[in-house]
Amino acid sequence: MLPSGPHARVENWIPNLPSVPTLDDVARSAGVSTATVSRCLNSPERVVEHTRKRVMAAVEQLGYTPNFGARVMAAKRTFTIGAIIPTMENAIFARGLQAFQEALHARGYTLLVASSAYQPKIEEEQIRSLVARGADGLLLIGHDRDPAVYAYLRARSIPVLSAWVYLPDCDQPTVGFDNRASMRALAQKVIDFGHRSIAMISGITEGNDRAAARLAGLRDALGENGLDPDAVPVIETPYEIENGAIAFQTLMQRDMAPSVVMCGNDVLAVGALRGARELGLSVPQDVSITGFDDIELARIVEPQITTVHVPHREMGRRAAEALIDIVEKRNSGASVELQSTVRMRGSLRDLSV
Amino acid sequence: MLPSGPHARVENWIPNLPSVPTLDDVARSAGVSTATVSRCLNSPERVVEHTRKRVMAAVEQLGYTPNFGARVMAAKRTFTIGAIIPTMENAIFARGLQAFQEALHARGYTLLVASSAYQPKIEEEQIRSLVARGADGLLLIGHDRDPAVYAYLRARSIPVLSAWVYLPDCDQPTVGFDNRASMRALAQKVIDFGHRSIAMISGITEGNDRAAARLAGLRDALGENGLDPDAVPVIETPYEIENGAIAFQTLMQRDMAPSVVMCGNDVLAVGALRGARELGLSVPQDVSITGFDDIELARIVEPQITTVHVPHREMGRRAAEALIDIVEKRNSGASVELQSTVRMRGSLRDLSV
DNA sequence: GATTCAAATGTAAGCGCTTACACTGCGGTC
DNA sequence: GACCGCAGTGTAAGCGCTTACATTTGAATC
Repeated sequence: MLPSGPHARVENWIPNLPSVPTLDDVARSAGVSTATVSRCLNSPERVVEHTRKRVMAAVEQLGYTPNFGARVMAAKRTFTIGAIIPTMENAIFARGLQAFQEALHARGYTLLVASSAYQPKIEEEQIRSLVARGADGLLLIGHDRDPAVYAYLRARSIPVLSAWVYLPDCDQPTVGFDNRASMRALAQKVIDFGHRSIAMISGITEGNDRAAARLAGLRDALGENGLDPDAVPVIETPYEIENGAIAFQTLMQRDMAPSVVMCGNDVLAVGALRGARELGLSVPQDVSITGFDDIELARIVEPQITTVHVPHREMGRRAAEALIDIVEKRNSGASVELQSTVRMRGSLRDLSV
Repeated sequence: MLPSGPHARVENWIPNLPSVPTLDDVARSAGVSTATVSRCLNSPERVVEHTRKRVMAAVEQLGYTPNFGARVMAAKRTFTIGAIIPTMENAIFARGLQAFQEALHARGYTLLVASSAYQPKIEEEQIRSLVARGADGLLLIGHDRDPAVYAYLRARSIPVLSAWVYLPDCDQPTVGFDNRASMRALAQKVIDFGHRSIAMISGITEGNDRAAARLAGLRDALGENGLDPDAVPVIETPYEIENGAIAFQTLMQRDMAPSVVMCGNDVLAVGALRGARELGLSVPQDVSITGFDDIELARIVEPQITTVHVPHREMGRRAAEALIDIVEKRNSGASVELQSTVRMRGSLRDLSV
C-alpha cells in the first residue's frame, strides 16, 4: 500500500498519507483479486467458504471500510434515504424519525436529514440538496407542495413518500392516517358530550395539509350535526406552547366564550391549558380542551388531555419499509393507512350528564 | 422502474439510459473541455467571463447536477457531517440536533444521522457506517468509549467532536458543559435548603459519562458538606418516565425515606413526580424532587421542577461551528465550555425556613 | 484418461469528476 | 524579431469500486 492497517507507520515518512486501506490492499493481503474481495462483501454466497474466510480475516486485520463514493459511482446506488421534516423539535417528528431511522438501519440504509421549519422555500432547497447527494429515495411530510417539485423528482426517478397523511387517490404513495376523519371523529365525541359552542386553535394551515385537514374535519362534524361550520371561531398560530396560551385567552375573552377549545395538536392544547390556568379557569369544569397527536405531554399535564392517538413510531417504521420497497423496486408503492384513535381523558367535560 | 414516476416512458426506447447529463455532456454542449466546466463550477474566478457564461448556459439548459459520488471520489470531500446520538426521542438531543443541522446547513453541509440507543456496540457500527459514507467529520455524544474507536478515526483522519460534555484536558475537542460541576451546584442548593437525606435516581452510568458525572457531582457536594458520599441511595435506570416513577416508589418505601430525590434528568424527575402522586405524597410538602436539563416538560408539570438549565440549542450550534472549523482546518479544535444554570422552581422545598 | 461444464476466480473496463501538468497565444522586453 | 511570463484552456491520470466477461479449476461423466 504503502502499508496500511492498524499498525501502519507510514505517515511518519510521508506526512500526507494517512493510508486508509483500499479494496486493493485487502486483495493483496488475502492473495486474491479485487473482484473476489468485492464479492465477499456484496454477495458472499458466490465465494467459496475457504476463500471468504481468508478475505474476511484480511478485511478485519486491515480495518478496511469500503469507500462510499467509489461504491456509489460503480454501483449507482447510495443506500441513503433522505428525510425532510418541519422540525425535530416537535416530539411527533422526532419519534417518527427515530423509528424511521431504525428501520432504515435494519435494512442497511442510512438517513440523511434536513429540516424545513415549515417553509416551502427551504424545503425545496433541501430536496435539491438531498437529491444531489444521491439519496435513493425521499421522505417528505404531507403532500401539499409545488407540482414543480414532484416534476423535478420524477425527472430524476427519485421515489418519494409522503408521510403523516393518507391520500389513497394520490399518485404518490403515502403512509399515514386520515387527519380529517380523525378530527371529525374527535369532534363528534365532543358534540356527543353536549358541546355546541366550539372554538379551535389551529396550526398554520397554509402549506400544511395536515393542519388544514384537521380544521376541515371539525367543520365536517359540525355540518353533520346541524351546526354552522363557518361560525366556529378559529385562530391559526404556529405550534408553540406559548401561542396556545395566547390564542386560548383571546378566544375566551370574546363575547361568546366557547365551552370547548379544540386544538390542532397537543402542544397547542398544553398551551391552552396553561392559558386557562392563568385566567383562573379550571379545566374541564369551566372549559374543555382537546388536543391531537397524543404525545407524552398530553398525559403529564393535569388534567390529562383528551386527544387523538397517532402511532408515530409505527408510521416511521412503515414509511421506511414502504420507501425501501419502492427503491428496491419490490413494488410501485401502495399507500398505507394507519388507524388513529380518540383517547378520552380528563380535559373534556361531558355536559350531557 | 427504471425511470419511475407515472409518466416516464423513456424505458420503452432505450432501456438503460435515463440520460442524466454529465460533465462531459455540458463540456461538449459548450464546446470546451471538462476541466473548464469543472472550474466554472468550483472556482469560477479562474475562467474568463466570456467562457464562463457559455458554460453556465449549457449547465442551465441541460439541467445538469454534479454527480455526488464522482465528486466525492475525485475531491475527497463530501460536505457531509455525521452525528450519532443515543436517541432523537429525548427532547434534549432532538433540540440540539435540530440546531446542529441548521448551523450545518448555513455553512453548506448536510447532516447524516444515526442513533445508538445508548448501546456502545451499535454506536461503533454506526460510526463505521458514517465514516464509510465519507462523513467529513463526526459528532458524538459524550466521550467515554473504547479507545479503539478513536484510533480508528484517527487512522482515517476524521475529526470528531464530543458534545454534551466539557473536557478541557481531553485530546479531542468537546463542546458542552461540566456535568459534574452542574450537579454539584444543584446539590449544594439542595443542601443549603436544609436537606440531609438525599437519594438519587440516575441514568445508567455504564458507558454514559454524563450520567456518571452527574452522580459524581452529587457525591462531591455531599463530601464537601460533611455528609457521607457513599451513603446516598442510588437507583440507576434508563431514561423513561415510567422508570422514574418506579424508582421513586422504591426509594420512598425504604426504611429511611429521603427528603429529596434528585434525578439524573427531567424525564426521570417527571416520572418521580408521577410516582409521588400515585403514592399520595405531595411535592414539595412531603418530598422534594429535582431534575436536570430543563426541557419543556419541567415547566409544564405541577409543581414545576427545580432543575439545571442547559443551553441545548446553543450547544448544537456551537458544536457545528467548531466541527466545521476543524474539518476546514481553520483550527485544530479548542473545546468550548457552555454555562449551565440552576433553575429554582416549585418542586424543591426550603426546609430551612 | 479424456471430455464436459459448472463453479470459482481473475482481468480490466469503466463510473463522472478534479486537478497536476502541458500547451497555446498574447502582450511586453530586450 | 526572439524570448519571456502568464492567463486561459486542454489533456489525461487517477480516485476505489462493481461487474461483464474471460479464464482456470476440478468433480463428474463417459
